[in-house]
Amino acid sequence: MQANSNQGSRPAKAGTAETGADEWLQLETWLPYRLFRISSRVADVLGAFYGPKYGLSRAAWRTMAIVANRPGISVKEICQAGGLDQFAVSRAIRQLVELGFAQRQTGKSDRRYAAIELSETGWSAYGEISQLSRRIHAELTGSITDEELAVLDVLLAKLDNASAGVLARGWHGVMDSKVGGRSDRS
Amino acid sequence: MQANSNQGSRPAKAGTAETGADEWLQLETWLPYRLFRISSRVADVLGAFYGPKYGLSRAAWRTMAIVANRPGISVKEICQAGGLDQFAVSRAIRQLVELGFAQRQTGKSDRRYAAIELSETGWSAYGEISQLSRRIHAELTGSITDEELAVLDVLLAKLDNASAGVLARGWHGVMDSKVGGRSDRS
DNA sequence: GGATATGATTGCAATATGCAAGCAAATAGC
DNA sequence: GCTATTTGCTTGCATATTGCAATCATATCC
Repeated sequence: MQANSNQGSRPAKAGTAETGADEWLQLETWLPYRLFRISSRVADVLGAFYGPKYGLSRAAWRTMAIVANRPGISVKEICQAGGLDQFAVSRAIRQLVELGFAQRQTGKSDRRYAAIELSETGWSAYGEISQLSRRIHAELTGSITDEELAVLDVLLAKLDNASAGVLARGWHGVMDSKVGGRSDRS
Repeated sequence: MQANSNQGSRPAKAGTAETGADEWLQLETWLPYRLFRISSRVADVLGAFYGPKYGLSRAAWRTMAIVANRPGISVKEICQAGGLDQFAVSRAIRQLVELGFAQRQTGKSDRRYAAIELSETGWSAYGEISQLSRRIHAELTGSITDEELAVLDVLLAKLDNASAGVLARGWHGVMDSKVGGRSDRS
């Protein structure tokens, strides 16, 4: 199929002893990469739907989904919920408003807050995208039993928790910390 | 904490019957979103390491990891392996070459192919990033038993497979298809 | 040899993103 | 009351990223 001139195989292990790494990362078995692949494919398929059909950017869709789940939410809360930065959210909201999918109203007790909520049209669009989302979810879980799904749920909750910890501590914190309760076998 | 004027709750279910969706997407329980959150946090932490330290973009790091796993690989194969498009990979390689982390050589039997491999420096950098990656992996799996990890491995393989199918069929295919072997409970 | 196909790169326009600066409302200090 | 200061949000602008057409080089087919 191609001209694989494999002459550049990885150097002998002893050569890079200064790093302390005694094995190289294997992408295919690295958990975050596997999670990424799955979610990224789904995001692509979903984006190919809502993009052309509704003119939504990815950030706008994410924002829409968050707002739908918590109507009246403020920009700052959207940031926290969606892992988006303040500017992206602000622009996403503007896009949603321009498209007629959402409206902002200033908060009642504190008028600095912009309370976002979906319009009639917004709910309708969200409903359609939801439908596709749910279909995709069904496709993904189609070959998995209920018991397995329950296990997966627990495991993902643990991973989510651990990932939040890693994020909070940053790479420096991860590097500094003693190796935890188990040895790594990635 | 803020002025949550919750007056805009979701409209009555019967109002949007035309879509056929009888429930809205719940982000927090939607599998792809949960996978995304975990992998995105990890990518952020890792990017905060290799970005400032080595001047690598995200695409360049991805490419580097793929090349490290399969030295002498061609651009097109990198695309398939990493879910990147041809242009991104081409530019990522240029960046790697400019930084001295990789070199391209034309393929032996077919000189159209560009056989990419890491340089000495590239391997060294990859080793350091690998080390952090493995630490993160260890942190994530720290609260999970070996048995659970084995189950997770199987489940992710199934999900990966299913996601590839969804991607191949596209949103239209997913919408068209009969609802599969199980009802959705997202 | 000429036509066609394939792998890879580049230029350019469109988009997205990061960040400084700004505005508006609320709060604190005097 | 009246100025800081803080907080929430938005905007403008400079800088990346990205998508796509066009291009180049090589290989293959007729």
